[in-house]
Amino acid sequence: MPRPYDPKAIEAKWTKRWLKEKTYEPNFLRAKRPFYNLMMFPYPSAEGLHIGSVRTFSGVDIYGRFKRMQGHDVFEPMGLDGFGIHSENYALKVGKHPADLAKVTAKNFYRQLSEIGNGFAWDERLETYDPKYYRWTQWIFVQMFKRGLAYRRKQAVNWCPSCKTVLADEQVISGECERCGTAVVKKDLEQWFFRITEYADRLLKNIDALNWSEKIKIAQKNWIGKSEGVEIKFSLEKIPGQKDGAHSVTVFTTRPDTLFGATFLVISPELADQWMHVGWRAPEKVRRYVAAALKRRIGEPAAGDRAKTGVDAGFVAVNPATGARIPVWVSDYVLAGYGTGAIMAVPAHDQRDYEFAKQFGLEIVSVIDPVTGTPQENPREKKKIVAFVEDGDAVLTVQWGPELGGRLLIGGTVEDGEDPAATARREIAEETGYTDVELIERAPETVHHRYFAPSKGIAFHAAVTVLRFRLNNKKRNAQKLEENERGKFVVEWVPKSQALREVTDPLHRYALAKYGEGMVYDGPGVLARSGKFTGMPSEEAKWAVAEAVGGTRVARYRLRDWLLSRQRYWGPPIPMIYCDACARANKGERADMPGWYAVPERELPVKLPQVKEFRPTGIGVSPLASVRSFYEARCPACNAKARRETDVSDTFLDSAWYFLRYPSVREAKRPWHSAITKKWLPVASYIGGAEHAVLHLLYARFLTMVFHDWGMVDFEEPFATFRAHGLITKDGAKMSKSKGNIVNPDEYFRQYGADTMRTYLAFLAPLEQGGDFRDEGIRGITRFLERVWKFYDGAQFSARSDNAVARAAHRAADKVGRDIEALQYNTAISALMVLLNEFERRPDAVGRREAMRFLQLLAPFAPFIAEELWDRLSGKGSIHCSRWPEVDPRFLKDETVQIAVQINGKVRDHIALAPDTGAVDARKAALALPKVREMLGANEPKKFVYVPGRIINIVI
RNA sequence: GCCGAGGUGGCGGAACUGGCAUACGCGCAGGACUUAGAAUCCUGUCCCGCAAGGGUUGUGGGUUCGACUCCCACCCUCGGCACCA
Repeated sequence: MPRPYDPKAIEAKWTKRWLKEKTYEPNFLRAKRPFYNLMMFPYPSAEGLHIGSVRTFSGVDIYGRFKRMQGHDVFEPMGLDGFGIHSENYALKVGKHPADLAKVTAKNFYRQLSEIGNGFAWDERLETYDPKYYRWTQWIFVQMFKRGLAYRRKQAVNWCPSCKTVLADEQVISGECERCGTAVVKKDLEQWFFRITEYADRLLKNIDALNWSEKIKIAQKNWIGKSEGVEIKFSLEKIPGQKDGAHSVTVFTTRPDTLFGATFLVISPELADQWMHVGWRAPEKVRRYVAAALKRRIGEPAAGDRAKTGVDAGFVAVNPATGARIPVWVSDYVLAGYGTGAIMAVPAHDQRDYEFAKQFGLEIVSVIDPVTGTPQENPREKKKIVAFVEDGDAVLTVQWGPELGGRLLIGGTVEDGEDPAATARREIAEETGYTDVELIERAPETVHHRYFAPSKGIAFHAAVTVLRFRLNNKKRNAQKLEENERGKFVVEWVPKSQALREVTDPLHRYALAKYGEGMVYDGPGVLARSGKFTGMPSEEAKWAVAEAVGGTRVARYRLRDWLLSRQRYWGPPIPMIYCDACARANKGERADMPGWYAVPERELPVKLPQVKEFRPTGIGVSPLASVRSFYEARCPACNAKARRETDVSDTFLDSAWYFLRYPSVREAKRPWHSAITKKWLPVASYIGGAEHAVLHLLYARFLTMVFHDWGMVDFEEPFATFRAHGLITKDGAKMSKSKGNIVNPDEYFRQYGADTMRTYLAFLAPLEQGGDFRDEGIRGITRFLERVWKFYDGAQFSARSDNAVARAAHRAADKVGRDIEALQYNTAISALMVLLNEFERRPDAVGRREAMRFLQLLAPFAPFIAEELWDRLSGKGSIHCSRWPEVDPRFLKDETVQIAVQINGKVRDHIALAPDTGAVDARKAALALPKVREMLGANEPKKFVYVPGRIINIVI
């Protein structure tokens, strides 16, 4: 008796059953093949789960279910990243207390999460705002303090005027607050930092070995931003009231080879400010400039486009290479937080220095000549003549190799967009009369040359592609070449876009007028005007020059320390106490931080008090600063009246270690269980958003590395593999509140059921790609699952399948398995559809084994319907714990294959051949085809290409 | 500007290592069933052409018996970084 497919009923039934039987709870200590299948836990907001998150979560679950069926003990936990600005801002908006709101949103989230059909290990759920959790977040902070990795310092920091708190560098996106999009400003505040820079080099080095999405690895590398260079000391003179040479300044440069061209020196306003504090009596205009620069907002005027400003400091520095006295300037184009906060300026070879020099009329000396080799070393150079074509977009020169007598043949133009090789070939053919001009070599790298254009009287530097040709065939046209001149051509192609980089002095004006102001040559070359280093290649000169002036090699990083304090309410209070008495006596837990003590571990957690007034104050302190019962404390050392730290820590600290806690949530005495951690971590598979490339993913790596160094875990990297999922659009447009096109998962899951929605979301596109959500598209999946239901409902399967059906089933199992492993669920589902089509075409040929096999393949995507039908076919136990079907390779091969027969590359016919047919037989069969005979006539084919099992191509 | 990803039918997307471009699905058109519609089923559906045939993977070129795939140049879209010396 046919029953209609009723997803609601079977979902309810199996959800209950799975929970009761703890189908998805691993045994942490006894598991044989642990597989930690992790997704980024959400920060709950009142809007509920985003459809994009649902897609990711169910996508991760598909993978987890597959792994479970492969015999792994899969652990798939879920929790809430509920502390933090995001949740708090929402609470502010609706005028509710974040703690109250958290209860409501948690309930809503867990309800939604339980309806998407995931095999979550619910017993291990966690919430970051739970004191049982943040006790350990605080404990981590205490350890960081005790071991010198947490420190407090006053400096210019990012401040979000809307969120009224400071932010880490990583949380400023293009000058705006990561949370609310408000333009971030600079503020001078004393704050807590984590010394992540100490790990910069290791964080960088480990990246290569990580099995992560490539773009995330690159983003992290760029963010850490290692530059290798040299620190050079410049001694200072003519500082009013100071002896010459009494002071010096150290600059960082990656181009010590340009030292001879350093015509002035620039220090950052912050450094100038520091100097003024230690006694530099700066001129009034310098003071004014520094004060203004320090106040300036970042992010407001587009940093790179802004005209350079600056002021002469009024004293000079000695260039250690030339001995020249060069002026020292103060300018905000030099950043305080990078290098030493001071630079040597080489206006001839650095774009920014050039702009600054132009602005203030400073000297420009060119010391790098972008010429490879000197004319003497390279006899070709003399014989080269360049045709300079004014209207063309490029210059083509063709020259004889010197061994051929060095006669100029041709010159011509190459338009941008044209291939140099093809153009050169054509030109050569025209000029020489040779018809077969073969490209035999293309230089792998672009070479720099200096050219001289006689017609214009200018010299210019060019990036050149070198091509070599050989003339093979006999000439057909008028003979322009002597027979003995046959040989190789060297063709150098110069695209205009790369052509001009810099012009040497006598022709400076002309070239700048022609090619535009402000182009600077910053590439490698040969040193000029550099004393005894003149003529040395710049790469080599880097270290030679550095050594000659006593420079030290150093590596510098773009990465800054992690600013951890937040002047907000909804987070774990930073567990520190400040004692005024101890500070005055210069005592403290750490010598470098008088007055500061960590809260004793037995007193953790420092509970976040439930207060009425939790709004951010906006004056640089947390709302907790006005809660006396909270901040009043006793000094752990001297028991005097002391004050608690009232800032809370960054949300990203909460999430930087949660994966360590999940398997150990029941631990009360330590943050994680060591044996369980050893067994289950690092995380086997982690999938989440690419937006966390330099946020969560970097912080988690950092902390894990720290824990490793402390002997708390035995691995350095927390996530063995990480894949970034794509973003989902609705009807081709980005989903946003303002557009009102946000998909509410609840409605869809209610209407279609979890199986349909999961399968649909998986079918959109590969998980790592985006995907476009369209309501009409769901119908396809609805139809598919209904057809599945109908096919199985009441069906009697025979004992054995027909051979072709068995083959199709094996093939599908093979493809689905490989596709799931590659997170290409869309093609896996398409394979299932193909198999179902096959089944429906010949239902009587489908045996019970194959019928069950299909359900197993479907199970990761549509776990409920698969389980229900499996149960009715009296499969043993849960389908989700059954073994993934083995693929018999014998079934993957076909006895005969239809292969295409091409004539001159066009498909003209097909022929059925066994894949192991030999070339002779294949040829015979192909040439016997009427179509081939007709086209071939009496001729023999010029060429016969046969790729067994794939294609035949006959060239006639 | 720099770094990264991508560009294939009306739409989402397939195509193993260079081997029949457009699998699978949506949509659309026609038909069957039905009093009727939804549903369901069948057929067709890259473009031009009645057909034979020709053309087609952002554009232009190259390599190859053969190119969505490799090479060169360019255009466009999306994402990240952005005075990091």
